[in-house]
Amino acid sequence: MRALPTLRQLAYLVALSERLNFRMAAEAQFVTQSTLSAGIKELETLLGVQLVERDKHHVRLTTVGEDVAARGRELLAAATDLAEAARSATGPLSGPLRLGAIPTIAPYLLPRVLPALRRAHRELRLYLREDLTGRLLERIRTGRLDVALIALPFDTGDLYVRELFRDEFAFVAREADPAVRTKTVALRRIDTDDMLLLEEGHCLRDHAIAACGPRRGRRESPVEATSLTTLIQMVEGGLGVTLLPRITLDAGILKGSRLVARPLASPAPSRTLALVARRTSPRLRDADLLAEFLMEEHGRSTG
Amino acid sequence: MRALPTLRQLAYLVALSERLNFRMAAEAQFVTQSTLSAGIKELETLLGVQLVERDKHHVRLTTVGEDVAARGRELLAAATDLAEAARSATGPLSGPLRLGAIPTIAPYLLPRVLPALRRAHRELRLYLREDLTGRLLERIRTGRLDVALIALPFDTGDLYVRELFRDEFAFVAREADPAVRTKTVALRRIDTDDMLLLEEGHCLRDHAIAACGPRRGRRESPVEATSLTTLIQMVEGGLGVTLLPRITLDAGILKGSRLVARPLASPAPSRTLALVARRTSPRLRDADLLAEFLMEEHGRSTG
DNA sequence: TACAATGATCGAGTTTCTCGATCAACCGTG
DNA sequence: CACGGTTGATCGAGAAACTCGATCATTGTA
Repeated sequence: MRALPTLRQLAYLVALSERLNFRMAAEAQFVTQSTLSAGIKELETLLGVQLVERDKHHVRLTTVGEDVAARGRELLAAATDLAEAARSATGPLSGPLRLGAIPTIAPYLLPRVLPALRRAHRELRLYLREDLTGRLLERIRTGRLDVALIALPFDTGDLYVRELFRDEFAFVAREADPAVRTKTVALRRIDTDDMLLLEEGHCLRDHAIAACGPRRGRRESPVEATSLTTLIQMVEGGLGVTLLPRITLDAGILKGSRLVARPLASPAPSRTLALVARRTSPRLRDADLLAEFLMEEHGRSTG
Repeated sequence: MRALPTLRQLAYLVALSERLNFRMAAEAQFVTQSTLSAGIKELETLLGVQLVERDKHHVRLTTVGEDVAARGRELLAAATDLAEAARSATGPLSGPLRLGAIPTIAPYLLPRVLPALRRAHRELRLYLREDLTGRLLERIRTGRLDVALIALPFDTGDLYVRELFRDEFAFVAREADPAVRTKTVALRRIDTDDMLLLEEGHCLRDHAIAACGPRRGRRESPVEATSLTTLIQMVEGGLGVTLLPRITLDAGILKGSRLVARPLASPAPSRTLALVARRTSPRLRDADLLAEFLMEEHGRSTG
């Protein structure tokens, strides 16, 4: 492949094409006339074509020169855009940020937070991905995701972890359920065989199991839900009771249902929301900023 | 305006984005790893953004890096195209060539010549303009035309002139005209008041007048033709006789009419076809090549 | 005829680019 | 756990490119 012209050389030619005067063009490019003259000649040598026709009185571009100048203009514009785009993506919480979140957080926390985030950071372009923790972390590690919003405890390996806040579990059952007559519910009084869970893979399932201890009766839960909304349908249908994170309740997950939630007896089991990222990620600072933003928004809604 | 990245720097980044390995990318760019490493760092500093994520084992591009690499790819492609286009326009008789020709030549000489020219020079992109000599020369001088095909004598000032060949005039009249009974026609025996001419501005008109000498009778010709085809209509209509250049007859301009042409007595008056261009034009050589081509084609058709 | 303006050219200084060598960190191997 | 091999970063030196100021020839203007 032959050598390419320099953007600077092209800029010289473009300037010259706009003034048709070496000195003025040079001034516009903040160089001396000799420099611009040499640059143009260099470009002509490189391309093997005469670009400028010197007439002793007039300077004219050849047809090829006009063509090269026009293309050069586009090239310079594109280069400017490139630099612009790169630099505009440099500020904190700006540019494209690929954020992952697990299904038991994303629909309940993000809608409350994102609008304000967007307002505060107009430059931010957020790409969202909802997936199970394991897959999110895998994407973080392989660089296909910048930050992930997950729930601890979870083995995050050597990833950078920024904890946000504790998210306590509450007991959820039908209004008629005798267990909800009291103001708070003691977990050990709940029949774990009655406890409905999300299907395998959801960390919330593991957290709930950890909170309740191992099932005492049959090992396998008869039915498992694929999402929290179906889980609620199942509880409402009388298939059992469940535990739900506080943030989902705050988001009004029970609205429209005839279920009630009761706090669990202290110390209430909980999960801890956290942001994770690669330690080497250039978005580490963004992760921290996002963390503070989420905590602030959460604090505002819960007092 | 801030500084722009170098095409070379972008090439480094693109190469790196394709191999994700500094050494291999450097090899592909025919530089050492240290050079490429420095180039990338330079680019990052310039843009103020981290483009590459170094992980001690893996090299990954950040999202901004991917974006910059993608844009860089396009930029490099455009630059390559630019160089390619310019260089392809460099060969003899190739690239865009703006050719002008006068109305008494263009329709009669060019159709016979251009097909072969195109065949011989595939790279040539010919833009044609048909106009009166004066306007063509003006366009030549102002750089809006590269070469013009005109007829001498004409005042060409300091333009470069390349003469092609003599184009003799012939006497044209109706079959019944007594003047065409002889094999050749002596001009001095023609009544110049009978002579029909093109309207003002056509050089052919001036050449004909020069051949015949000044009108003896009334100064103004009663009717004047706007083109050679209308001129022939007028002759056929019995309004008079005329002189036509040999090349128009060779092109079959009388075909379909009932007019006959007779050579003029030696020394036959003539015009001289010529190519003109600015002396400073980068297409001077093309003008010469075109001239040779036209002469060769003309010689072939006339023996 | 003197003067101002044009672009080309030259030599010198500076900046930039590039290279080779080296370093520290890390891998897989045995 | 030591090993050679590989990774990218870094350094100093040499080469190349860039830029400048001064000057020149040419040309149009006053």
